[in-house]
Amino acid sequence: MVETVKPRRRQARGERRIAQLLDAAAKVFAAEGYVAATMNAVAAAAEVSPGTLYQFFPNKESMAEALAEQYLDALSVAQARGEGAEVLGVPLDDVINRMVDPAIEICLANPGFEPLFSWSDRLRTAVVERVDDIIARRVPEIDPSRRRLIATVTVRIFAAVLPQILATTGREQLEYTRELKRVLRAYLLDISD
Amino acid sequence: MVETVKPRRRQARGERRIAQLLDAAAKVFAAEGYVAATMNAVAAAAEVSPGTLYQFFPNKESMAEALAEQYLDALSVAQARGEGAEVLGVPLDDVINRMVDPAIEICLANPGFEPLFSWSDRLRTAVVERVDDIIARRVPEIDPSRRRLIATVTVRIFAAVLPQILATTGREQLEYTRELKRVLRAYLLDISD
DNA sequence: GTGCGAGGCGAGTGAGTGCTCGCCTTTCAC
DNA sequence: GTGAAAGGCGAGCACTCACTCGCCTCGCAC
Repeated sequence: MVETVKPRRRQARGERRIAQLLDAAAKVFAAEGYVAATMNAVAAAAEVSPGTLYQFFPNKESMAEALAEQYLDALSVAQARGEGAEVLGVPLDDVINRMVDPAIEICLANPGFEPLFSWSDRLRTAVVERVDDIIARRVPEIDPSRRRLIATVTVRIFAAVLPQILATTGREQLEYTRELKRVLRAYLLDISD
Repeated sequence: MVETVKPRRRQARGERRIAQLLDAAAKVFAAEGYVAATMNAVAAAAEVSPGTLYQFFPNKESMAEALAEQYLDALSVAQARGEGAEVLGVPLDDVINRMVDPAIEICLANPGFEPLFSWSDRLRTAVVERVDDIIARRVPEIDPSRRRLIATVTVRIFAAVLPQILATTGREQLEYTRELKRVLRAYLLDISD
């Protein structure tokens, strides 16, 4: 039997609380990491009692998922500014820039992203699917299962260098970013050219 | 004032217990991950009481460090079988094979390695230094700080693909391994040639 | 204005953690 | 043989965390 989720009517105040809680969660996740972050700390950061928090999120995981959803939307928006553009005729460097730069911008603007990205399979898989899609458009003749493999490795590489980029600033941050792009370019050149 | 560590006399039985405990720890870390692994579980896996465990390791972290030390030794031994060999005149592929293959072998033989590798900065740093050293021998003219950057990224890439290699078997495992080598080759070719 | 459900509170619960302590057993140098 | 130190035990301490529950307040449809 299917569990019928009764859609609880929500007041404007409630919607605001949710946003406020997600905001606080992002801050705490960023500061402590997902595992170490405590729900009480999130509630405190939102200046709200634990009970209030649990009125909107049944458990810790559901908070993480809601945040992940939010970030995924942000990614869509950011990459829509150029991803729709042609992927076939342009140099690989441009495609990489159009993928990596907005992603890093989002990660810098939302410090909660990275801890969630390492934790949530769901979030990583969603990103893998995006990359897979772009590869499919650029190199249509490639075998789908091999394409998936490449997309997975590509995202893993991104996730691997990301902490270094976020942990540094200024020149060093730029260096790591350039290095990330160099890796991706070198790796993907083997395939698309 | 320097803390003088008094070297407690250890019986043969004690040495055996230590090995047995590290073995159990590796199993539990592998099954649960470092953070989720509990000391009581390690003690139980070693068929020993928690009190006994704490006779040999003052805390959880010290267990992890002892294990890391052990793995580092294993890495040294495995890579000594060919690392001493020339790094200059040979193709990059050979160098990569001689680095990656023993490392993966060890990871497969010691399932406790990976969780520790993601957790322990100490272990990762030690590996970075090895890679740095090899790059220095192969490309002596490179700037040391840039070399360190490259070594760090290289190790991060390895750490990123490793879970995929360990999580799969057979054909898929081979594919991921090949892909890892392809990434490294493509990335490092830019530098050494 | 009244009633009802959404919003809010925060001390408290219970499960689970790393780790301890008092006490017993084994080992071994002398 | 004997005594001191090493090895061993396991109930349980102190603490943390996700989550709850009873009670109160606020917003709004009627």
